[in-house]
Amino acid sequence: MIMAKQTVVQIDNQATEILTRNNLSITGGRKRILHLFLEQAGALAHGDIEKKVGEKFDRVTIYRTLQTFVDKGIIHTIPTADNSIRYALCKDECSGGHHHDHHVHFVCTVCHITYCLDDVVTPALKFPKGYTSSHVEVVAEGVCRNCKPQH
Amino acid sequence: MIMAKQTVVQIDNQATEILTRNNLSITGGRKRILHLFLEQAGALAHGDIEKKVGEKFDRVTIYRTLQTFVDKGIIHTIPTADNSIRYALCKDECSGGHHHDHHVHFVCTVCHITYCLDDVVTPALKFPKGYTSSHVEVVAEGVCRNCKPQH
DNA sequence: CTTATTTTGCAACTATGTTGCTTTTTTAAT
DNA sequence: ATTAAAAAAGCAACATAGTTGCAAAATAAG
Ligand SMILES: [Mn+2]
Ligand SMILES: [Mn+2]
Ligand SMILES: [Zn+2]
Ligand SMILES: [Zn+2]
Repeated sequence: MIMAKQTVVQIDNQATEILTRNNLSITGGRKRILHLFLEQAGALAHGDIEKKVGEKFDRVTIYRTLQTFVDKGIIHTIPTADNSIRYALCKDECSGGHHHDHHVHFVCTVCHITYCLDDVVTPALKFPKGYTSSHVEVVAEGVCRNCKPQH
Repeated sequence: MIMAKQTVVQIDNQATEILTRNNLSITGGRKRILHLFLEQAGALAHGDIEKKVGEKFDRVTIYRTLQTFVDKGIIHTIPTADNSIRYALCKDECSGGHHHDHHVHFVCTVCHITYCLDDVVTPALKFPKGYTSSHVEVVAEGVCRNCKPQH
């Protein structure tokens, strides 16, 4: 499925639509941060966002915006081995803090981009007697499609 | 397999033996921190260790000791959703920074203990074309054996 | 346009982690 | 046991990450 690159106006409309749908006030900061997620493929860390919009918006605003988006189910967090939380857009099915993110995440060791592998489903696991699991996170590390060495 | 609770002397000998085997100088701090891992089941965060031995040893020493242990393959790190690295003892097969920790980790949402489920093996995954994975981390969340509600 | 509500910025603070350098401890050789 | 070399620990200073309270500004609703 090849998707045409969206125009700036389309992305802006999409950002506004997401905010409206989630009953959030439409503000410059929220739209700007949503743009970042809509414009590119990988996940973003707080630091990435701060580097890009930090002069325009306060650190605290970025933290609060990300938390709001997580609460609303607009984005989800991805735990990584290097102990820095990444955030990525949720698919439409997510709602109100209750995410249905049963997909695997992939961190490229070359370009350091974190991908949502939406088609790789979190496998079912058999736990020892007495352990009841409510959620499983899978994070794979390796080399991504773009960084794969050419033969 | 029921294991008898070890005496303090036995734990101390074990700590010394681990340090010797890994060509590490035997120091009070390293033995003390190893004791903490040997004495109890779950994983430890830097903060946990600092609370227990922080008055006796400097924060920096704890950081450096943990890093040394990771480098030597004595302990391994466990990524968690709350963005705080936990450390747990490696099984004997691990060596020199090259861990063979293909087991699943379990974080209890009640007691917040992190367990190494040594018998639950990391499942094999089929990745999309172009992605090559070198390592997969699985962290499950739920209620542990001890916190399971009694019927 | 006006008012109530929400969001933002700012300051201050806590927590976490790192680095350079000096002193102390440990190890190994005499 | 002494001693010299090597390693570890402590200290200070710094960097990054994240939180909270409150006042000012922006947004939404009427
Ligand atoms: Mn994802
Ligand atoms: Mn483990
Ligand atoms: Zn890559
Ligand atoms: Zn528990």
